[in-house]
Amino acid sequence: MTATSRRDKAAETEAALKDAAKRVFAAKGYLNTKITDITKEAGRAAGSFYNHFASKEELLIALLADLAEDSDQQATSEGHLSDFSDPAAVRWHVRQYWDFYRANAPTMLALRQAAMVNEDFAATYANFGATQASDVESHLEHVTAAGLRLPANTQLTIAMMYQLIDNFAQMWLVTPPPAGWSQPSDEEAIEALTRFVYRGFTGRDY
Amino acid sequence: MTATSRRDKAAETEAALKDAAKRVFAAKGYLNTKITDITKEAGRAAGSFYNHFASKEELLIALLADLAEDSDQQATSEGHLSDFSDPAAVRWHVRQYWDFYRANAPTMLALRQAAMVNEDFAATYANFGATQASDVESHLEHVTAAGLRLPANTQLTIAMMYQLIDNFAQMWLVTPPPAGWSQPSDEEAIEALTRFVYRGFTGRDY
DNA sequence: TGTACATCAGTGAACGCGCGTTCACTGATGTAC
DNA sequence: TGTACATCAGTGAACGCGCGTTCACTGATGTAC
Repeated sequence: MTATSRRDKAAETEAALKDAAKRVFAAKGYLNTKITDITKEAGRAAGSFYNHFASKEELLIALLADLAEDSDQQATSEGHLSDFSDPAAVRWHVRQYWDFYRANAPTMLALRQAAMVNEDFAATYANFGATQASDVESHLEHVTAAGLRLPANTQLTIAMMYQLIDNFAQMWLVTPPPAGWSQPSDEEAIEALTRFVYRGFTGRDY
Repeated sequence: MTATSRRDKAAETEAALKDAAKRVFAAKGYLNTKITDITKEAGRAAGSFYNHFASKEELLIALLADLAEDSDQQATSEGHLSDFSDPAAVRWHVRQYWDFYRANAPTMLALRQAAMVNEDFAATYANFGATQASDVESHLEHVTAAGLRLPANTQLTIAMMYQLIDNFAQMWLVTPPPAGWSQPSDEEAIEALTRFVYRGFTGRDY
């Protein structure tokens, strides 16, 4: 449990700071979080922070690097379906994204907030979206190949899908749910998104 | 042009500050804007700001009040269609919202950013969404009455629609468009949203 | 294995920058007579 | 209509708070011999 070597101790503190940061970001948001909120939550002195990160921005970059590893693992995961004329393929992608968001909600919240204020993070966030989009692009060809008509050109179609899924996930998974609204279960949310998106893509009922 | 009475002069300055604020918000965002950015843009001294607003938050509240007047005018506008089994009714609402966003982009941007950091504005923003939603709720009954099946329960269906339209509008109307993406015309955007949403609601092609 | 010195993670009080906010002052408009 | 005083919008330098960041110090781990 307790590390002994210097390296281990430093690594432990760094991990404690990252974990504390995620908790504080989830509780009060990235922009409202002070460095000392993080160190206090982690049970360390204020100065300790700077042994590990040059600033709050650098901490977020480190969190994003961790997240990228997760997302690489997911990308190579089994069962990738690519024919979007099949509802199961849409569902698979929706579930993938939903699970990803659930697993990384605090970091995604932080990225979104940082993107509002900082050009570099705005670019990172846009790039993140573009990466998701490029995977999906080829899957849409199956829709037109099946004689179905997309709601708009590929670019706009993908943009609509992305805005819908990303913000719907954000609404339920990272923000406190609006007063009087009842949080859907994961399955309900995934099913609702799958129906809406599949219908939007194909114009077919399902 | 030049006002003479004290009242007129004060009103002129207040208007100049509001206009300048909108321009600066659009250029660098609400959160990144300093009081002196606004006064400089308006060509007034820093201290002048406090003759009119107690803080940047109060300025935003004033802008939101202006916006509410606009939106009341729109609400009573002609041609309100309410049968969502008809694509024209969906299109009418999409266009309404699109035009509203276009007309008030800087204030909406400011509200969104303020909502990330401030509980009161978060509530205002949520409330704004809920107001939009309640109008639409009754229109969905026509869909089920026509023997069609919504993609999810009414609440989730509305939430999905709202996230899609609101964020898609935000993407194109208030944020600089992502590199390499070409801005759709208003008609393209409205048509794309209408198709996606109508299909999502009804499961029918269109 | 022991001793003496070097290194380094961690500490927290103090520093200082940025920016919101104040306030004494100016000059023009309004009011009283 | 004119004069004397009051009021008020606007000014911008100065103030001070909050918070990011530094740095002299501590005590524990690592290294040399």
